[in-house]
Amino acid sequence: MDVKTICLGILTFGDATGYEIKKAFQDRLSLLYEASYGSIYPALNKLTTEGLVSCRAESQSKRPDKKIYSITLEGQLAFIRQLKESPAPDKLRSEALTTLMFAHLLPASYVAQLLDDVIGANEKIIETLSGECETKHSLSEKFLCGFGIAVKQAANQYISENRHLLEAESLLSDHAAE
Amino acid sequence: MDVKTICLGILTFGDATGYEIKKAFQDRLSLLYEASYGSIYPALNKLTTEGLVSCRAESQSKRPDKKIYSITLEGQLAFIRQLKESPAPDKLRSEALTTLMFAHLLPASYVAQLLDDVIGANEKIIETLSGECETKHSLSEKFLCGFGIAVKQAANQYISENRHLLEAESLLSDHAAE
DNA sequence: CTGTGCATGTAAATCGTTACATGATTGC
DNA sequence: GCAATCATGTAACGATTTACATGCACAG
Repeated sequence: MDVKTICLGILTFGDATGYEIKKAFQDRLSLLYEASYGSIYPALNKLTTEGLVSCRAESQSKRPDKKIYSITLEGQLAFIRQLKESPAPDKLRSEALTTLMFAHLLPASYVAQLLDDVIGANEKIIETLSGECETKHSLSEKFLCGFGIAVKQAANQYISENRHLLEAESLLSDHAAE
Repeated sequence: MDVKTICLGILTFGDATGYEIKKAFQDRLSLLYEASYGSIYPALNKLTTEGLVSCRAESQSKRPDKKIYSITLEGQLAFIRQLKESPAPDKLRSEALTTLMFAHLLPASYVAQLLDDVIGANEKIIETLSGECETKHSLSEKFLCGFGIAVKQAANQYISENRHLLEAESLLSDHAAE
């Protein structure tokens, strides 16, 4: 699933400009996906060429023309077709945890600090999501929001209970290179 | 953190061939990172050029020469320097959950099936990791393995308890396009 | 008067996967 | 006899980010 496909999906919620689609990525999908203008605008142009979205321009005084995109019937069909392809397996990318897989090279104090940072960052996300969760109107957004909270809480609990493994790994080796 | 950096890291565990590094990605990091030969071999070549690893060839009868890579002192310093850069935030990429954010376009039976599939896939991962966890020798590997289990278990529990939200979203809308 | 929000886009650079190319050995 | 393991690499392609380019309006 690439940016193009997801833009199409976002347009099933209603017409939007490229700018608004970017916000939708942040509001609805930031837990799973982020996209920059540099990928969204070209994606919308391609979709238009392919006839999967249509575009009407609205002129504004003293602003660039607003281009409002709508998904076409053909676009809806194409999107649903893509939704039904079996999804690729989930992937977690964590530079912090990757770093910690090399705890044997790092001083114990640094490992401890990193772990605290990870826990702190997760807590911040949990807080933010907890606030947002109630403001969400759709059930799927509530689901995703709750999912994020549940997973981050589990992560923090696990880290708190097992961080000694990494801290021990660091202490066991002498990292002369530090 | 790119493949090049992680190859360097893997070599801190001991000398290895490109082939063995690929296995190390699978054995040690598959939860966080995967890499193909198409990225590993060019990475090793670049690292050699940069003097961060050295390479000795071992000729084998009836096989291509084995190229055994070692990290140099300079490489160790460079790697630790990179470990100390503050890590990018974690990212979760889940096509299945992304698909489910569009439950309003899918028939309820399909949503239910997808949820079952996700739970099943997670269970399989939990099982695999549970087996592997004991065979791991290093503490950091045990940590990561346990982390995977904890997070996937939390995910499955959350999904089981809240799947009705997505199933309802699907039922609430009529998806004529199905 | 400064930063944030609105609004669009392009070009280069980065990073990686997939497919191709080759081929012997070992275990079932 | 067939699949998996060992072993290396390149080239084309794909996807996305980053940096650049522009500029007004409004709030604090």
